[in-house]
Amino acid sequence: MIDLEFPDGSHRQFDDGVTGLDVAMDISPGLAKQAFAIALDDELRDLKRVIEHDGKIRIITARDEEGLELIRHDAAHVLAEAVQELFPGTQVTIGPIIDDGFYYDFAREEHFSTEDFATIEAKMAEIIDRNDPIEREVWNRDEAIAFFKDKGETYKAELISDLPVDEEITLYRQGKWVDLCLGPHLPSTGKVPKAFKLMKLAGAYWRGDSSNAQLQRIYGTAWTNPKELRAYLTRLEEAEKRDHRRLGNALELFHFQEEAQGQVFWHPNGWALYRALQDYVRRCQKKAGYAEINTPQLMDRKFWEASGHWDKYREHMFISSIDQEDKVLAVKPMNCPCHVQVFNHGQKSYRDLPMRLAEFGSCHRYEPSGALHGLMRVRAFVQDDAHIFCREDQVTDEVKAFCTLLQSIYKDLGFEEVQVRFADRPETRVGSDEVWDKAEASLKAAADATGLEVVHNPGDGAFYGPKLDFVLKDAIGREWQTGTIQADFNLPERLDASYVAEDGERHRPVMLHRAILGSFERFLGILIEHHAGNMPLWLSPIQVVVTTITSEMDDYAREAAAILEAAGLRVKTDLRNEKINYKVREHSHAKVPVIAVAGHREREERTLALRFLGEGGKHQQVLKLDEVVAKLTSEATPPDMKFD
RNA sequence: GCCGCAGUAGCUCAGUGGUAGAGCGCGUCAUUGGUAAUGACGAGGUCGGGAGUUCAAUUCUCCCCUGCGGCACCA
Repeated sequence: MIDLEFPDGSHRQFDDGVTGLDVAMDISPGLAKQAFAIALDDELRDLKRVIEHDGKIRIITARDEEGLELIRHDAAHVLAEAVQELFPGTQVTIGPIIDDGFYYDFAREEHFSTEDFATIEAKMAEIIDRNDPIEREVWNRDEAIAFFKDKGETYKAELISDLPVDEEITLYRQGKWVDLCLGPHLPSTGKVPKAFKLMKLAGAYWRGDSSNAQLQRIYGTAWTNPKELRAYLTRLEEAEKRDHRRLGNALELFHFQEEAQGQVFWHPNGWALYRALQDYVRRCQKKAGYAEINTPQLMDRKFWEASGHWDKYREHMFISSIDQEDKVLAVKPMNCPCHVQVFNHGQKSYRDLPMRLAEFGSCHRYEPSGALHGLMRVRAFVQDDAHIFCREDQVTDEVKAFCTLLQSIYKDLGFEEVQVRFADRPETRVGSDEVWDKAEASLKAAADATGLEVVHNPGDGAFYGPKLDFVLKDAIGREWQTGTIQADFNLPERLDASYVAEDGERHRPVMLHRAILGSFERFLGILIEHHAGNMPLWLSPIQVVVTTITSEMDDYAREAAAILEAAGLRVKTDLRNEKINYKVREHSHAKVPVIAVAGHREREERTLALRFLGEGGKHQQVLKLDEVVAKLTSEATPPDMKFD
């Protein structure tokens, strides 16, 4: 007898040889029809597989998260079968599920084209209509290898050879098509809902290694019903609407052009936004005890050799020279070695520590062309970089203070959900275990003290020290790694940084590398997408547009705008001979937070009619000029300058 | 860097082996109109660059550049 416990806690007994399907049938034929698979003690199993032992059972249907995963996994198999039927000679490799869908990697001489998608989708629908039962088979290892080799499926044969010796080799058969797979699967191909779509075609390296052959990857999405598929496609469109590249163009923030690949031309609006963010960070860092510095762009090659960067990153560095001199200079790809120079200049005492040196450091890196992506990945960027030189026993306090600063900045910028990733010692590293113990403990303690979710990243630290990475979640749930703090025991040694301690001897300081935004360019990209271009008033490039009903109020509008501008607001006037509807529409599209309208009445009463973005005309407020100044300057005050 | 796709007016895009179109924007004129598009007229393009096929190329072929989607990379 087999004793099974159901999710509601009830138990039922079944005869030996019972399958998941029998159990579902025993509950109700309707459930048996809907059932995809079972979870036995949380292990997913095929419906038709015999249940050999007691345990907790759940019947998986399309309603379960696992059910959706089964659909996607089967959709991948159906895709592979369709492709092999349509394009004989194509080899299958792997086809896992991913967020929102699945992909399958194929090896084929000729290239697929997105034009093939319609044909493949039609064939997939045909396979679903065939409703072939999907059968699990356990194979002998060598026979399985021989089987796939015989079929010319060398990738599959390689996969089997690499499986652990004691691993059970399972094949899944649907109609005439067979694939190596761990399973489980739906009972038949007809269970795959016709709510799938092939999305894109891409190259992908075999086993993710660029020295291996490149395969052709077909991405697809699959859902439990067409309504969910449509909802997903709509979600993609919404995400596209907040794409910072589209908004950057529409809101006249910045542009790119081919003569300066991966470098940003910031326009007046974009630069106002950039400056508002930078001024804010500058004030926050000053308050947190950082001293701002600035260091050279070009440094002699020998310098980078000493720092170790020449060896490791030479290919990603821009090199410069001048006809009159023999020297080779490199454009700095990072600021840390320069900061050590500032620290090294003149003798430092333990009394000078901790020394926090901050720089909005302009860096250049030769990123691979395929990696460039709008503001998110550029070749010239500015980091909100700083290095803290301190004693070992100061690390804990410094890391804690940094975490506090970072949290308050993220909060001010509208990011509430933040995660910390703690990366500890990798296998190859510098520094003694004793020092690593201390550094790791400091970072871990500081991470825990933040109250944020902490994820452990074992072995992912830099060779020179452990680190904390900060990941924030944006308005549509995407995660972005932005901030970081890293302990470094290596660079102070390489560049011979030292201070005189109380004992009168020279000691090495610990160096903490840290950034909160990472790069202004990338962070602004994230910020623009997070707010969908509707920047909070204090960051908005143009905060107020003063506009008129008719040209009779032009003088009054100019005067009002001058008063607002004098109060520190970013103001524009719009005195064009256009209807108010037209002007309101245009500035609303430009996402200007406040439109101040002046008509006859306003001019007579020395008021402005304020219209706020997103609120329509409903909540307009007519206020006296001094009230407008008071209200808007108060609302536009950067969060760090509010003292209430 | 690798694979696929794309590049036509300032922007978004349509189109064709016989040297090009729309909407918005821009300019001129009229209109002075209370909260998401006033009307009329007009200007504007070596169809990404180079080579080839052809009587003829924006269209077909090849190479290059740039962009887009992935992969690899990201101190």
